[in-house]
Amino acid sequence: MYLGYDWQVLSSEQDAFRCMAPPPAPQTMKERILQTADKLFYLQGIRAIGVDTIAAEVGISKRTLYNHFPSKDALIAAYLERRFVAQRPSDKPPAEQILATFDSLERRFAAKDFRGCPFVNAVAELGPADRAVKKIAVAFKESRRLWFRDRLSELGVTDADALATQLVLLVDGSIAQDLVRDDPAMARAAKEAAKVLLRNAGVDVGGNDSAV
Amino acid sequence: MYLGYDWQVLSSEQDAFRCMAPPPAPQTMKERILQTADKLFYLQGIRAIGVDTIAAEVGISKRTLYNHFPSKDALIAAYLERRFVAQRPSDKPPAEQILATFDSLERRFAAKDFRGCPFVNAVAELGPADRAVKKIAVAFKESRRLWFRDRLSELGVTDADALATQLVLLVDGSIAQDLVRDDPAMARAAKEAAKVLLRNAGVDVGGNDSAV
DNA sequence: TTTTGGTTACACAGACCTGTGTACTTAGGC
DNA sequence: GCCTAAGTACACAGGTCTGTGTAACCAAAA
Repeated sequence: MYLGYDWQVLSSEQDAFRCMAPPPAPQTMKERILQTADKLFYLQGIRAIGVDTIAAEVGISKRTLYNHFPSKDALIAAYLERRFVAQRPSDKPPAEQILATFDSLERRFAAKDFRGCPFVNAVAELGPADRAVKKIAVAFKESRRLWFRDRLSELGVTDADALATQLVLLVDGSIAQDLVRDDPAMARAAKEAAKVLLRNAGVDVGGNDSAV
Repeated sequence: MYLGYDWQVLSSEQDAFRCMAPPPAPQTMKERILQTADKLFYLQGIRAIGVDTIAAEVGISKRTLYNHFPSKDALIAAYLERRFVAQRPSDKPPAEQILATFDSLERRFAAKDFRGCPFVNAVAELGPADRAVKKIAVAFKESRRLWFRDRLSELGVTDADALATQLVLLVDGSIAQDLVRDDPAMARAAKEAAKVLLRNAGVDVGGNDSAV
């Protein structure tokens, strides 16, 4: 669901390119700063990381950082905007796409550097006063919900809207649970629940193991 | 699910006692500090609030605060431990208890001072390094899951364990969604999804509106 | 009355934070 | 060679933070 901060991961979610040597320094300074800020903000918390730390990690002076971003707030906003990437279109059948979401989630949970949803974390950390952060977080959550809704509509589900909301609850619930428990099984549990909900809405999700 | 920081709310979830006048100062100094710390930590964030702010809000000197808590970390731990209150036993049938959880959640969402789950927020804010915080957060989440599991066992559900996990996903998912969207409808959506999951497990939850 | 325990007021150390100012260097384009 | 743009090094202002040290105060117990 969330693309990684690493450029390699960002360039392609497939593992095929993962080991390709990156061109020495093809990135702009702004992008280099954002990559480092992303890593530190996400893994350690926005409030926990100072601009000095980011500049030092990039290997630049603090002055240079402030030449590219007018303030830390601007850097935070850019960090979140960069995290907000659209989901790639897929040829697979919609039901498969929906369920694949949870598999992808499980893979992310298994990675040692998964630390929950950056948008939820930012809202939790920065408080309700920070309207800019809240706005982008809402937009992100809604975009994910609409993605589910569109897949469900393709499947001819009657109340795609309501079911889409229920599915994002499972997604965010498993993220929150994994954040505190470090247990990728939460993604599998979410997937099983999603299957029940889908089946209940008349969607064929294969292998009807659990009968009523 | 989470009892409020307010002593009145803490003393009883029912509204009956809400307007009872509190005894002028029956509380110990420690409790007064914890009440204020709870309010500020929860509403504005642990990192956002300094000990000076807490002391000033209580109306005591910072020295007094440090005479009761050796460090801010100790205060944070006490804050979370105080939030970790057991669920009251109930006479109502288990299925009703389970669904009532989501109604209670919806009421909390509607309150303007709801700011998500304090345990999840603390983990998100303080990072994975803070083992003490993580430990109590895990314990809390598991206690809630076990509560669901026990109710499901009473209902004779076969795989109570797995279903309990799915239900806490809905709870935490709705909390996370409400945190960013401020939309109590998330609790209703979670309740509807819970009904489907329960029904699928053979539990009678009344009004079988949505057919397979 | 004296003692004792909790409290207050206040200063302060030492660290960290964001953001700015300034003078120097370095590399590329003209 | 010269000019410009970008980056560097570094100091610093002004603020916040946690935590401590100290002397005075006050009320209740002995």
